[in-house]
Amino acid sequence: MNADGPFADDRPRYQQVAEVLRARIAEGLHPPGTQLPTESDICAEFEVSRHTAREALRRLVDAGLIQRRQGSGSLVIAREAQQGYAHTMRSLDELFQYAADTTLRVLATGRPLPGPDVADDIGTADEGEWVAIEGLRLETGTQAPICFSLIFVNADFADVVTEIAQIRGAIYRRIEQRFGVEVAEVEQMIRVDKLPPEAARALGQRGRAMGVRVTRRYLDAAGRVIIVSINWHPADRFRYGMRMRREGARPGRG
Amino acid sequence: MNADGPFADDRPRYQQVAEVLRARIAEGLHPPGTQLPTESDICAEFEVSRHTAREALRRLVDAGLIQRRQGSGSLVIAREAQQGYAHTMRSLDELFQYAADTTLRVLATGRPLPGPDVADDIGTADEGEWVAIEGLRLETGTQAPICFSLIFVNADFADVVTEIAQIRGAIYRRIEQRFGVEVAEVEQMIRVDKLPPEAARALGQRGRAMGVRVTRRYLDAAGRVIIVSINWHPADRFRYGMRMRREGARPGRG
DNA sequence: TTACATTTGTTCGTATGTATG
DNA sequence: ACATACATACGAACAAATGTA
Repeated sequence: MNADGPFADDRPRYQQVAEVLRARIAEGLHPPGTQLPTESDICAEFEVSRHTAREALRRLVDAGLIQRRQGSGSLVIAREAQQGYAHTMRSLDELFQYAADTTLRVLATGRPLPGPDVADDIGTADEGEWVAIEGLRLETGTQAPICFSLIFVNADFADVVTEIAQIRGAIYRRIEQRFGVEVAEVEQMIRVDKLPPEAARALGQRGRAMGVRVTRRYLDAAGRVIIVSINWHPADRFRYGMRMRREGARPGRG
Repeated sequence: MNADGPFADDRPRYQQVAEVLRARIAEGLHPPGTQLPTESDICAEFEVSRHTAREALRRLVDAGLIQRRQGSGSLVIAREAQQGYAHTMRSLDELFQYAADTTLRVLATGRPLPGPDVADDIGTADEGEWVAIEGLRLETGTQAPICFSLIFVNADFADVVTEIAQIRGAIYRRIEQRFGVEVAEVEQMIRVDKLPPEAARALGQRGRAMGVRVTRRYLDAAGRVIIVSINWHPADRFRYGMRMRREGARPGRG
């Protein structure tokens, strides 16, 4: 390790050890699925204390290269650090890229059989029952229309639907607060579609105008679908931007 | 800490210490911007060794609640763990959600003054010069057209453009390999736009057809724009899906 | 600028607990 | 039941960075 030779490495020992182990994994000496040498082995080979060896191994865990389990050992799980990219947001509200303060003007509510047009969006049939909300999302101040929304709320949370004409902000947020559930995952699909007649009318578009259809499915940690929303935006006003950043971090547990 | 009382806590000591500190930060006892007690303080208060205190503090670092600096102390940077959402991808290729294996058929290359139509996409003028590629992206096997692409390559990497009629896969990847740069950030903007005539022709669409215009700017770690690509997709075939997952992780350094 | 006390970083040693196979 | 291997926890010492007198 060149502790004090002419090519002395002044980096911490644990870092040097981690570097060697990382290189070995990258070279294929310890392929994913195999075990890394034990702490004692590392102590012996590099002539460091167990503390130092553990510090080195911790770096490999942080890099997503190994997993450690008491009694079992260190399992190699990747050859190289997963240099993934991520689009992060502090709040789900950043998914909706329109004005922060919006209101949903409820046009109709009911308990419809979802038409075939939106069946795919809701997903498989046996999710239980749904309560539908049809509405128009407006900028709260200027009342400028943003999108036409068709929202299907899981019947478990149907109470949020009753007797409201206005919903300030996002519906998922209200459900989170009222029922104490947490949205753990959102699937979003963007595509271009002909505006439904009622959407075109509400948005002040021609009857045959195209629009952007954004479908979002909100799931809790157990995978239960909380709400599905389908939002039609006028094509000429639609913009969707995102920024992906490189991250040294390991990918999600998925 | 109830080490052995009737309400003994069998969790590790460092976890108990971390929990207390976390609660104090959450309560506002140590607001962001202030210093957490020193290691010695924590050792004294909880009657634990320095090792245990450091292990506890490490948890707070991992949770994104504090930052530590040698010689300075532990700075509180957040009241609560940032429970953000993230859309992660292992490779940038997942940004393009079309068939994995595609080829860009180059239709024309040159060194144009970018028209006013795309000036905004390229960004501010003094980025240096650009080399343009006009092409059609096809599924490699079936030769099915995917999108019409207008690509502006930073002149520093213009070599990739010379004398090619076909580019397999994404261009950014070729630049990464050839020049040893790394894409650190990508900005993407999706909007609906009328197809340019040449795009409509190449994609087999009507002359006045609408399409989806996806602009991507690739930046390296220094913020230099490597390439800008503008891709027009036929509206009826365009789909863009993404999945956001809740993460306990701290937010990016941005 | 220098000198010094403070605080975290690194590294050793040692011992015991606990999950795994 | 037992050996193995990682987890937790104590103690001690010196190094390096920081802030201040």
